[in-house]
Amino acid sequence: MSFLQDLNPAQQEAVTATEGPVMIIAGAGSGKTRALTYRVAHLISLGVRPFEILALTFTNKAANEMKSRIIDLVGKESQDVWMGTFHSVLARVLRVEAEKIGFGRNFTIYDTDDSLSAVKGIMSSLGLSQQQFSPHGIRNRISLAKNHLMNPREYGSAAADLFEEKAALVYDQYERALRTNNAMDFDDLLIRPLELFNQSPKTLEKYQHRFKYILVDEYQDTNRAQYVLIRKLGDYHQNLCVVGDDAQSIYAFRGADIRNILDFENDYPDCRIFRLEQNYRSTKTILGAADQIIKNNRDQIKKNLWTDNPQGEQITSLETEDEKDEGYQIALAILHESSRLKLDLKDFAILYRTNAQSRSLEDALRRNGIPYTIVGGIEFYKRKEIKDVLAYLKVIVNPKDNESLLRIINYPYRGIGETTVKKIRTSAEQGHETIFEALLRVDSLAGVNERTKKHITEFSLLIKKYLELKVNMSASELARTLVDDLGILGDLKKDGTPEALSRWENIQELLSAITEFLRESSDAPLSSFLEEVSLISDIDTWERDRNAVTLMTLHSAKGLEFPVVFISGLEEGLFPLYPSDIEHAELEEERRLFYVGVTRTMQKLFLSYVRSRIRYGDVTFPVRSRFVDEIPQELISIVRTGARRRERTQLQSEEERRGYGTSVNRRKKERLPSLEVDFHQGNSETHDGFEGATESGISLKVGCTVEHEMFGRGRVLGISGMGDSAKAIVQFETAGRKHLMLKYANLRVV
DNA sequence: ATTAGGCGATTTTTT
DNA sequence: ATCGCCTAAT
Repeated sequence: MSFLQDLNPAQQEAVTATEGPVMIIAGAGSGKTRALTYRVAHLISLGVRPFEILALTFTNKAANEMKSRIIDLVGKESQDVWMGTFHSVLARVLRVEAEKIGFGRNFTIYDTDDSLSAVKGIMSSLGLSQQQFSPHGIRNRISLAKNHLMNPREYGSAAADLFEEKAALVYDQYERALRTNNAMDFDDLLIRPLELFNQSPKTLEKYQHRFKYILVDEYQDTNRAQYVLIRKLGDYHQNLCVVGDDAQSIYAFRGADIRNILDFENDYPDCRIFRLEQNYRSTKTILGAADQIIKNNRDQIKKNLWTDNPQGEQITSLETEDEKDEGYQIALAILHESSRLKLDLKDFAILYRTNAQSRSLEDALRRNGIPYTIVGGIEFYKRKEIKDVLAYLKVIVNPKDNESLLRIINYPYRGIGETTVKKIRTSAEQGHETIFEALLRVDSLAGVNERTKKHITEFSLLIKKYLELKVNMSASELARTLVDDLGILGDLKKDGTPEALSRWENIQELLSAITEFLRESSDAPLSSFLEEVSLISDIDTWERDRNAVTLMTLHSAKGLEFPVVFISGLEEGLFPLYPSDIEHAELEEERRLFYVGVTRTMQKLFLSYVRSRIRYGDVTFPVRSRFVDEIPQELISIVRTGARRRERTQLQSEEERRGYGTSVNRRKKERLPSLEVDFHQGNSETHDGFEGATESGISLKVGCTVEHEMFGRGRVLGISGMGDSAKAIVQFETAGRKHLMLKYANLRVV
């Protein structure tokens, strides 16, 4: 086939070895995704029917991208390939088969929050003190137990201390609760299919026969449950192809088992192993550094990554004063490098270990007028108002879903208080029925006064009404009617505070999202929208093409590449991140994470660390990360900034005004020479041609479009004042006309 | 029923 | 340092 010519010999071999178990060890940047994509395309061109192929990826985004590339190669019919994350593909299977294991096909998917509140509910009905036993910790134990395929009984008998004993107790109840709620958590999406296959060998056989070819991406990050699933599903045809790189295993913390890749040869003695060792992504410098870094890890598969690419530039290490200086230096470097290397802003990525680090970086970018997108952080679908509306929809799809029902029973306020809820819960528990069923029998509730009973009846009538409506109404129509009915939008608008306004917008956005979803996948039921929402991840919503610097965690960056990469916060304790003492295995995982970060780089890598950083509200003076020193000296040069001439940025003075900062901070700041002039000169250079540059570091002129955190987008109608007292009049698209103090408004030029 | 105050988590990374 | 949740007090 002609398209195979796009591949190098090693890739071709890996792609054409279609039969039998195959493991592809693919180094960073060696065209792993390409190999997978072409393998699927190749299979189809050989006459394999698309729906006989199962391809499991790590993110939905990866799946979608791969799919569209396959369609380009072999045509449209290939959209029938079963491709997606483990979770989404298995959810799809469960939607069909759930009844065989005692669930309804309309089961709800619980996210971590939902499952946490279920745990809390159970703890309080068991009378377990939430102070003595953290619900969070209990939930984690349960999740871990599930990932190791231990049921409550097994977990209970292996319990090593009081905490685990209690956790086992909760675990048992939790499983029952999920079953009565007709709900599954993330772990269940992997485990329930196993239960299904054990209970119904025929069903297993069906899928075993259907999936003639199975491909698994990022195999190094699969956990025990995923491993068992793959083994089972592939058992009949044995055409299993796993692709991975042990050096990039970074999810052990959530149960990923690196042994899955290390032991593949033992599991499949007749397997063939291919190695992709030519790197197409990075310069020799980058690759050399990465190689030296990973050599410090003991456990790994030997491989020899090489490249034909040029030597490239040295790595630059930035030692900066503190996190603000760090952000500033990175911003400067971006401006400098983008003009020097003729790059777009979308060619830059700033990576960090923890989400908390993004704030100072964002501030610096904003101050310098550099557009950015951030992956992760506060997710849209996790916001309260969104979760509230979604909870209504979930109940309408699955009235057994107690968690969602409890969430909305008194929202908006309808006079059903905590005490009443408690009574309802007890009544439901005693009658072995769901809460919704208990609500319908409101008359038999003891100790509830008539007025409250009336409120309850009104509520259950409301739900009943929508249960009927959903039969004939389109999902988007239903959602709109519901929101209207509840009067949420009106309430928020009346409230008038910026927070309420932003919530109002969010709900509107949710409604549009539902409409949009239904238009794309015609006549899909509401439940499939809810499923999509539950399984969406941060990286899935990232717009690659937007011309802006990308900020994200190192974990999110896996699988991506950028011409210029900054890895920030390279300090002992932060990266590698460790609590007090770090175990060897954990340190190795941190190092692999660093390796992943370094190998995202195509041309030029910057590493940064600070001399002082505020963490947990305290000033700390960290030590440079050992990882920096693992890079050979000839590949790296160190630049120190801010030692004498620390810039006083606007943010600091803002913080002072608001009275933030420890006394240590304040004293320190007072001693600092004010070098605002320097800073602002440097700053204004980047804004040539703009009018009304203000001290807050934002440059506005009349007529430009800006974005406000609360009010959304708007047009600048006028600017007045200087420095701290600078004001702008902005006409917002949704929020009307506002007079804003630039110093506080945090306007972003769009 | 509402509010103030306190306490713990957050600051690991995600489906 | 800040947030959000929980509890206790009014």
